[in-house]
Amino acid sequence: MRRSQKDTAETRANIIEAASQILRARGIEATSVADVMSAVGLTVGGFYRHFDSKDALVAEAIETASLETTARHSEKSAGREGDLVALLETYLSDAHRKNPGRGCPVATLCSEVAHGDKTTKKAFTGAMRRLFGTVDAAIGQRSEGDRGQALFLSRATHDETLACEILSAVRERLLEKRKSHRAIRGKD
Amino acid sequence: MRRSQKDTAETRANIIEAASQILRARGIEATSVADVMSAVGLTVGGFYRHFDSKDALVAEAIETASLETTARHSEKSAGREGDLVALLETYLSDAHRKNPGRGCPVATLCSEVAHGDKTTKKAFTGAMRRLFGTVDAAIGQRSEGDRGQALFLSRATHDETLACEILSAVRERLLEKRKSHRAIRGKD
DNA sequence: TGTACATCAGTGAACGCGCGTTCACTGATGTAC
DNA sequence: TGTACATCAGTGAACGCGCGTTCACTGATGTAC
Repeated sequence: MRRSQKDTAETRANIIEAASQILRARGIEATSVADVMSAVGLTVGGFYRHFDSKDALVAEAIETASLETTARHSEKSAGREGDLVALLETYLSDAHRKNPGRGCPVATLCSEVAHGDKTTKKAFTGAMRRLFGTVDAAIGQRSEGDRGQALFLSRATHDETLACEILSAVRERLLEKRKSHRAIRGKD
Repeated sequence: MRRSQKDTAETRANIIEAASQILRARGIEATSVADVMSAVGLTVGGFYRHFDSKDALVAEAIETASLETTARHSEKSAGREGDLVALLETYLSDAHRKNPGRGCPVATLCSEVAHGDKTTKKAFTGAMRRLFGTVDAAIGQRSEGDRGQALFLSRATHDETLACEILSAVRERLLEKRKSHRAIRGKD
């Protein structure tokens, strides 16, 4: 039966929240619409009153997950710029590794998103940008998400310019880095 | 009808080769056994004469892809140690980004493997180790695959010790790095 | 404020589809004599 | 070396299953008067 506008909005939010956790924990393809709906205590049929398709939900869930984790990180560093210790203790922790469902969506979905549709890629690109921002702030310099991710992140975005930038920036950085490394060691 | 031993071995190799390309291009879940078999010019039914399951094929395909790309990189750098330029021009190139089917399996499958079975994770862990080796050789120092990949790679291995090592090594490295960065800039 | 009716959130069964795997069958290959 | 037979690589149809999506239906909610 019909629900009040408040209830409807609440249900929608619940679906997104549940999806954002299940997707991060199990991956996109391994998560069914029915899984998400039953996690909220509803049946599949009602899903399409809230979303056009599974892809639409995935995009919103990624966005929500990204906003949540970004907020958590800036909260932990409590506004102090360059709080690298706080970031490392949360982001690169075993707790984060073992709890993908509440963690960074970029880390969990990076390679799967490369085969997703455009809406998904767009949401993921937003999440990537936020992650870069967090890392940059903690390190105190531009880092491109600290490099290694370059190739698979460049594949996961729909934005061709960004993809090229990521790769070329990282190439330059690594060369620079070796140069300074050799200078210190007196090699070459 | 029955084939000669030579033909049988050849077919098996063809299946692995085809799978290694299609898997890298489309991802594991998006690649069906039928896709792979028809790429080799055979029908699905015959598949199980060569492999116990799709998972078994995936594991072998990852191994093959990894060995191929590692060989290509050490060939390009022609034995010169620390040939970072050669690695960057191939690994972090737009060509590599746009041709996942012939590229590094670690980059394409990193997040999907985290939800795969143990055989798959083992094969992937081997591929990771080879990638680390390649990067280390080019940079001339231990790099843990140059860091950023830390979190999702730690999730993609079945090896708990390795997972922990990756994370803690990267944490230490980043702290060290900031220290030297600050020393140079005269901050702190 | 009260009433009559259109709207629509949620149900639960059904749809078509593609998947991994199995199976009876065919006939060339390998082997035992 | 020749023959008779067991083996098994590959075929193509079938299996059960879970998926995303649709649909007729129900009844509380929102709205027009």
